[in-house]
Order: sequence, then structure tokens, then C-alpha cells
Amino acid sequence: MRWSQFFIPTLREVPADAEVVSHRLLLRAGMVRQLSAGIYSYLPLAQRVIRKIQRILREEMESIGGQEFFLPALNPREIWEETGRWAVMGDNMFRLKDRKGADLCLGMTHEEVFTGIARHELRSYKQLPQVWYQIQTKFRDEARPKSGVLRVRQFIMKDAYSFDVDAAGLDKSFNDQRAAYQRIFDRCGLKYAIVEASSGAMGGSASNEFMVKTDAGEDSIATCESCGYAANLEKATSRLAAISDDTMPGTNAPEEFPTPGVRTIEDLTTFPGGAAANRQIKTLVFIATNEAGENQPVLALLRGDHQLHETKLADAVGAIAVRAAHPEEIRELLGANAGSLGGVRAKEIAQASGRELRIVADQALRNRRGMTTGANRDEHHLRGVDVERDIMVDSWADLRTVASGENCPNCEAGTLAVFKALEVGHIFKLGTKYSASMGARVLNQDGKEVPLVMGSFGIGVERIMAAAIELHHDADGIIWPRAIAPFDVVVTVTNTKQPEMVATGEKLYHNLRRAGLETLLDDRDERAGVKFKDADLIGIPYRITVGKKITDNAVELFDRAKKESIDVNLDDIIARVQSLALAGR
RNA sequence: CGGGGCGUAGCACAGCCUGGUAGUGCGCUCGGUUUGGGACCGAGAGGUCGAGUGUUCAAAUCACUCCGCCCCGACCA
Repeated sequence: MRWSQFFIPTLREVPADAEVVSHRLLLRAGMVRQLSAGIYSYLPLAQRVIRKIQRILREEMESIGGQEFFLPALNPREIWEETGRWAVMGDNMFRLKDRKGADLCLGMTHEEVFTGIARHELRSYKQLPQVWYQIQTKFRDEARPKSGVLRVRQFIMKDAYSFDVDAAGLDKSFNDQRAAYQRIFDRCGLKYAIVEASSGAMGGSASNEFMVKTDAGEDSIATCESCGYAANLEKATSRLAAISDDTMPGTNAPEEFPTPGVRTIEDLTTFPGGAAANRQIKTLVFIATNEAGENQPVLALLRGDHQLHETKLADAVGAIAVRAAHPEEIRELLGANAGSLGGVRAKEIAQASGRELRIVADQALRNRRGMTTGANRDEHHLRGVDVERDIMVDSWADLRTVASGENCPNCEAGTLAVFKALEVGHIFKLGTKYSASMGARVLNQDGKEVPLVMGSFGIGVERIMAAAIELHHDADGIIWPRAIAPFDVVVTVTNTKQPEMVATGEKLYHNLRRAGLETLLDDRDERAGVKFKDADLIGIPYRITVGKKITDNAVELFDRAKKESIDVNLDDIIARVQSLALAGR
């Protein structure tokens, strides 16, 4: 490619509303332009990177027997009704009507369509396993698109689905994918952690996320240096030092006492006759929505100094979603305002107003006694509460958010560190959720009809591109990992008014291409400084500078990552670059 | 969906409070000088001031409505 003819609209100035590094650099490097909130156009330079990523995805999918499909992005309502997700997906799904008034949607993921094919065509365990994948545009009507291409409403995803006859088969398919994912992200130059994650609305038994540590990410993960434990904060646990209640006086029943002006855990720690935060029970009211769309109030109890994790609560009560109850709902349910709520007699109070209240308590409250909590009467609290004696707990669960510095749940020595991270891939053991609801069954070896056991495996293509930038950049611009760089090498002719330099540049350009290298020739009539700045910005791994040294039969080879330049004889330069570039592929 | 902010030339912004000629820098075009880390001089082109309604002799400027975009939160396989 000749730069003079290639469309790379670089920007000197930083566009005002680009916050994260990858967004700024994608714009400045002339790779993307925004069309609308969360909708981006990919310009030629970005498209070259995307194609490189897709090629790696295809190679690794094929290597584990994956077969590429191309399914419709436009889906009829009916197939989503079958799995119940027409309702579950809610406002996140783009919906439209055709001229006849029939409902359609734009696919957010493709379990339904793939399973729809499988149920018609797969009849016997002998046809299994099948590993099907595609690289497709997905649509999600995000409430808040943000961070450039990291959180968008239209994006490219590699999604794969496995079909097995039993759980053992799924385990193998899952492990194959996991290994392939590791190779994919390694090849793309990403450092990542594989973490345990919640399966959420996808359903299924197990899931791993592939997380790139970066502040641009929206997830938080906890990791342990000493044993390698890693989990999404929505799953992470930690070991806590036990708190002894032996010094607390025994009681026969909780004792109510007035607490005027006390609204928070913090208030009560300083209130005369109050209690330390870890001797209080935090009481939160949530509304849980199940798959059928029914709402139920849930009381979540935690130690006063602990933070609730909402996803954990949702998982604990089997809900699709939970939300904090509104102040009016809380009053109606318990007859008191937030700040004076407690688990003691809460079920009876709710029942009196005809509500069924579910109480979930965090494991850290097990066996605790001498605790203080709200009395369900404004400005009154209870002390001497014995959790298991006084509160009708329906279920115990891990509800709390772990914090940096807590002890690793997996090893003796380690402590946890919490990081922001970007999800670039997610693999699920779906099980039979979709095959059962859609009637995708095969005959097993015993001649018995069983639902297909499925896995689902996704990778965000643009997120790989953006994550690579987040991880590999400096003040001058992008530093592409070699395997996904838009070009292997750029040849910079410093002065296009010098015929010898131009001729040398042209010759190098042709020879590099003949050697199989993707080469960009900067033949623009610009000053050398402009060309250097642009080359640094777009991040091509190697730059060959054709300048005055050609009189000594030499050019400069500049390594973008190391920022080092060496003189190389013209006779050696092709072989030199070739070995460098090929090593990176 | 709640809170906040911003829409003026391709980009970044000033002008708005206090109504009266639409401006600056970068980029772009032409000419000249320059030519190894985003050159300099000169001459130009480029704007329904987000849209609509209203107030006024007069609206980029004041008021109202709508739209769009960004940030925080909620939400998010």
C-alpha cells in the first residue's frame, strides 16, 4: 500500500469526548469513526486489524474441529419465544416489525438459531460432537454505550456452540475451547486472566471469562498471586478471620432500644449503646425478578462492614435480575424506613400485609450472636440478636463483595488483589437449557432420546483490538502486537524530492512485498517529522527509514516497541525484517 | 431509567452573562521559502451557530419544547 493513496485520516488533536486510551488512539490513528452512540465505522486500517484477528480465530476454531457457519442477524420472534428469551432480554434487544406487522429482532447471540438447526438435523449420538461457530455482527441496545468500541450497540463476535450427547462430552468440548481461547489471546498479544464467572441469564452450570487487566474494563476481578486463584467479583470469595462473640453477654431475646437520628451503620457505631460495624447486621431490601417475570421481595442480610454484591444475591435466589426496593416499597413491606430495618420478625410483618418475604443471609453471619440491627420501627434498633435463634433465614449464601487484601480462599499464604478488567471472551457450559426448551434431542447409545448437551463460547473481536491498544501503547501512539498489526513494516522515504531516496524506497517496497511482508510505503510529500509521528501513531511494528544514509548503502530499522533504531545494509534489510516479522505471526 | 454537562467551519474551542458585522488555533486549497521528529510567510475556500416555536425593530446570544452526543450512577450472556 502507498500511504499517499491509502485512507488513514490521522488526527493531531485529541477528540474531546474520547476518554479511554483505546478510543482516543483508534480515532487519532484514523481507524474508527463514530456514526452514532455505540455505533462505529471501521476504516481501512482497523479493518486490516480486524481481519487479522478473525484469521486467528478461524485457525484456532478449525484446529479443534470447529465448522464455520453464517447465520442471520435478523431473527423472527417465534424462535426467541421458545426459549423465553424474547421476554428475558427486555430492552437490551433491538426489535422491529416487518411490513406485515410480524415481530423480528436483531440477534444478540445465536443459541436459538444454532439450536434450531441442530434439532432438525442431529438425530444420533453418532453425529456428535459438533462444534459450530460463526463470526457475526451482534446487536444489543445498551442503556449506556461507552468507552469507544468497548461497550457498543453493534459489534462483531465470534460465537461457537458445541453439541454433545452427555456431560463428559461437554467437558471435552469446553476444555478444547478453553485451550483454543488461550492460544487465540496469546497470539493476539494479550495478557489475561481466566476467571470463574456467573452464568447469569445465559443459564448453565459453569463459566469462565477471559479477562484483560485494564482500568478501561468494566468488570472487577480478584486474583491471588501465590496460587493463581482468579474470579470475577460476582463469584469471588475470601477467607475471613472469625469474630468471637464469647465476650458478648447472653440474652434470651433481642432487646429493643431507641436510636434517634441513626440512619446508617456508621451512625450506629458512634451512637452511645451502639455497636461496631462488624457486630451489626446490614439489612437490605431487594426486589427479585424470576424467569417468569414474577417479582418477590428479598431481605439480604450481611455483616455491617460488608458490601453486598447484587449478582451474588441474584444467583442465590435464582433470579434473572434484582433491584433495590424503592423507599415506598420498603415502608409498605416492613413498616419502617431504610435505616431501621432488621431480619427479626420481618417475615411476620411482611405476611401481615400479605407479602411473602424471603430472607437470605450471608455466610459471615453464621452462628453470630449479640448482634445489633434495626427493629423495623423507625429510630429503634435491637441488640442481643442471635442470628440463627432470632431470624428466620430461608437460605445462607455468599453475598458479600470481597475486597483487596483479604485472604485467598484457595491457598494458605495468599491474599487477594482486586483489579478492573475487560472481558474479551466468555465460555459457558450451557447444559440442556436451550436444547430442552427447543426440543433438540438425539438418540444415545442406549436408544434413549436425550436433549443435546451444549456449550457456548464467545469472543468480542473489537474488544481484542481495543484491549491490545490498552495494553500496548505509549505517549506517541499504538504499539501493535505483531500478529495483529495492520502492516508488518512501513517504509518511510524522508524526502520525496530526492530521486535516489524515492527509488530506494520503491525498490524496498517491491522487494518486501515479494518477500511476503505486508508493507506500507510512506510516499507522501510531507516533512520527515510528520511521517515519523504518523508512523508511531498507527503503530506498525517496524519502520525502515530511507534517508541520507543511502549514500552509504544503509537504511535505518526502527523497532516501534523498543524505540530503538539501527543502521542496516540495504542488502540485508529484507531478510532482517522478514525474520523479525515472521517470528511474530 | 435517574443525575450532570455539552451542541458555533473537518477537529479543538472563544463569542452567549450584558441581543445589533460569526471569530481564533489546527487541518484544507494556491504561491513562495524550507526539508530527519507534527516548518515558515503570504493569499484563499469553508458556517441553515443541533431543530422547532416564542419574545423582540433585531436572536448564536433570552424563554419553552424536541433531538443528538458525552460523563457519573443504575443496568449489562
